[in-house]
Amino acid sequence: MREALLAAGRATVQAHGYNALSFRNLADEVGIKSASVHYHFPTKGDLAAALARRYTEDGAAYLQQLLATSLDPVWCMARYVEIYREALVNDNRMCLVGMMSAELDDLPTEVRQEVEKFFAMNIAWLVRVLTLARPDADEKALADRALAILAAIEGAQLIARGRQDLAAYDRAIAAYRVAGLMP
Amino acid sequence: MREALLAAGRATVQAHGYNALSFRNLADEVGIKSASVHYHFPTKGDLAAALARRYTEDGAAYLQQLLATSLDPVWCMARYVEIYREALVNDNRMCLVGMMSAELDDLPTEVRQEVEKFFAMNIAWLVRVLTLARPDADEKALADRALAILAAIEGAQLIARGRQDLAAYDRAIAAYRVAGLMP
DNA sequence: ACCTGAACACCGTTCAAGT
DNA sequence: ACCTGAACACCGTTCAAGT
Repeated sequence: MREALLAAGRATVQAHGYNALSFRNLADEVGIKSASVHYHFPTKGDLAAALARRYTEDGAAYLQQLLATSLDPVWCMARYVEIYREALVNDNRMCLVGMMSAELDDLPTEVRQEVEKFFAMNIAWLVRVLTLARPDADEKALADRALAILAAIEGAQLIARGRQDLAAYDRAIAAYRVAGLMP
Repeated sequence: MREALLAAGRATVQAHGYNALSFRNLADEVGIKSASVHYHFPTKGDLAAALARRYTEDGAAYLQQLLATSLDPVWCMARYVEIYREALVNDNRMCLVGMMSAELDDLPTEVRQEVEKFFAMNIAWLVRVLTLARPDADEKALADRALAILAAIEGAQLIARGRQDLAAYDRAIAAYRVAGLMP
């Protein structure tokens, strides 16, 4: 039941955001009453924090697997931008944490901490990939570049979603490559 | 009164989003009853569409003024990134339309149209600025580059907001320049 | 022209009660 | 251990009524 709630909750947040996440709708989706959802997740903040934590865990596992498959930075980056593209393909959804970033002011502190952890995990992975491309590069410069790449990809996803135009995502990513922002 | 509602509504959406926009809170802020807000804006969608339209109008007027002041692309881009930076400085707020893009699935069609218009207006202005830097460049390449710059800036704002870290915005923008993404 | 109170079906949260 | 119904103060929307 807990897993069913997490699955339904993730889909809802990626499509409609934290504020649109409803205990009543969620309960209907999994076939229990809204008061019962509070048994598994006492507050909406607990649920959202669990969603973000699981999202980061799943993402970290997948990214680790990528680097275990190949140490080619171009290939790894291509797989990385595909992750964010898939969310758009999948019913114009957004990165769960990107969505929560927009709604940050409405999030309890425990959820904000998970938002921070997701970004830190992604940046650490991007630094590893960038290091493969430029092993001699300055550590701080790579960290800034990793942050910029993450921000640029999240932004491309946000704009493509706002315009309901998947091609806009592809064009933005292509322009990033042309400019030399990412491998 | 209409203007007071638009001002209060803009601040709320930039801080909390469309879903958190409440007729009752808005009414309290301007000193009327919630039912009276519906006299000025029949539905929440009408209010949101008016907010986005006004936001685009104000932005267009400011950007036009920039180009009337100087035709230096580096100076114009520096002023442009400052706009998005100011939103963060101002209580960690976000671009009103970037916020709405995240919440797109919850927006009525009339609001989505205004979201589209805002992006089109920004891209058109960026193409003009890029043309000043590279007058001989391919039209389509400039349009893609303009889209990429807009997306990258929106993303930098989103990530900086999510991390509650203004310096992250500055680092991302600096990295965009180092990579050669923007003038 | 502009505002109001009351009603409606929603929301998260709490709690005593069920199995 | 897990679920429920009922209550509370919220939400957008509608409408008849006021000035």
